[in-house]
Amino acid sequence: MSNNARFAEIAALAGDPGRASMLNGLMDGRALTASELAQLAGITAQTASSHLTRMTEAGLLAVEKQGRHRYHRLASPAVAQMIESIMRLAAPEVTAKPLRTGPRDAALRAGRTCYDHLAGHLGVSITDALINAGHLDLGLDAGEVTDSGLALFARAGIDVEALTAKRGRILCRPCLDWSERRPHLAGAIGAALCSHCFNNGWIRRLEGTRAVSVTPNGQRHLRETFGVSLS
Amino acid sequence: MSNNARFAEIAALAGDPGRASMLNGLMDGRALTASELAQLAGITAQTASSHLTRMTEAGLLAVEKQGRHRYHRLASPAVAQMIESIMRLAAPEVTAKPLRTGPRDAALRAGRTCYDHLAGHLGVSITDALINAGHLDLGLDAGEVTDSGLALFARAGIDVEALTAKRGRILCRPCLDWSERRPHLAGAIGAALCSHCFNNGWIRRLEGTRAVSVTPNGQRHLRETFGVSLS
DNA sequence: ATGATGCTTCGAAAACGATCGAAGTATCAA
DNA sequence: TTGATACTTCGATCGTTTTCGAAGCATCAT
Repeated sequence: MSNNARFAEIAALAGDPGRASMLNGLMDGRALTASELAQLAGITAQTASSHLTRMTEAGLLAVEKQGRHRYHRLASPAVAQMIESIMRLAAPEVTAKPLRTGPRDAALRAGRTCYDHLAGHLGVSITDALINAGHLDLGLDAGEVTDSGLALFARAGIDVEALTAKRGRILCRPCLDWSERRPHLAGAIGAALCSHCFNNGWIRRLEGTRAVSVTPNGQRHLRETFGVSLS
Repeated sequence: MSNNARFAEIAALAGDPGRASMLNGLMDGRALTASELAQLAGITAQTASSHLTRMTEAGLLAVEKQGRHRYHRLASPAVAQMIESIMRLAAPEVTAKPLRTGPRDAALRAGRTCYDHLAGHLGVSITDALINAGHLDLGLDAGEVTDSGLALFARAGIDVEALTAKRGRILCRPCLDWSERRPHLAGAIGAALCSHCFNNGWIRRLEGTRAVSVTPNGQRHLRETFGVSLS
């Protein structure tokens, strides 16, 4: 198959409303069952099944069989990046007119997960704070945690050494936000930081969306530990 | 229109073979006429016209009328980024089997333009050399040219101050390569460097493609001026 | 076993989009 | 003005894709 045909095939897969909904639903990095995805997209199970098969065959999704359930997730961070890049174009221009956005949309802008790390105002704020305090020093492809950052993460209970050990995944990388139009921290460290926030009850997922809210406890810890000030 | 519908609309536009060809053809940042794009995609002028209208209305392309010609170009770097991210998924896995690639493909891997800057082995090599020599120090969102880099560019005849002056475009940003799987230098500096190479005859575009080759003269200058060693 | 659940395959109906011939508009060159 | 070029609009055709009902498989609970 020609390279261009494959390009079109991939893009076309993302270009169906039903499939687009499913891909968006998987953007938080979780693995969902076919039924959940069907309901999320508002289509029947049969339809969803055929869509999921096609996307899996094309290498966009990966499946894991568990009993009578089939868990689907994005095949790789590269897929998530493609979805983000399309989202960025699809997002209403912030600069244009401050058009009316629903409450759910507002929650998404405030904070959400992006594949496996934090995005939105929350993600950008944390990233900014880390850089300003000199805890992160990011190069072009792979970033570095400074000595002070190393100590900080260790104090918080995040083992950066262990993350560095498992190669094959870039430690730090920037990921451009569709709402903030600025980059936030992704990569293995971004993922670790995100799950750390979840595990400690600093953030909580809003029912049925990928929006997250910061708990009062989380606000305090983020401020005290990482110097994050959420406007 | 719901946000998700717009997502699907954008992706679907890129998901037609004809339109995909045109978008790829515009990836070098040039503006092409409708006829050129029609020929490139192997479709008639009427068909191309309707495609171009749709993509323009969706905000993917921008047109400029000049006499009886209509020049079409990508509407923004964000569009180019989306195309790149799809390409990355569509590219044959380098890791898998070193499958037979045609000579044209080899030329593209060696060096090409990506929207308005250099990519491929060439682009990555230059970027690496600049970073290793301490001429570039890239932060998360906007990079910085170090003092030594400033001097270097000035010596070469590239006015970084002037580039910094025109705001609205990020000076440095990484752009991930589909062939090298590593980032190369994009942004205003990347664009300036690219046109500088063209203007001085260091690189030349291969007829009808966006592949570029380095001239013997260019090899020498790139090595002497920027410390680039092309394997 | 028996029935329920999760998911896939099959088949047919319906909707959609791509395509191009033909005709129309705008610009250029005499 | 006349003719040529660049491009768009219209209209009809044709192929693809989506969709879901119905039936089939696999797994689980009892």
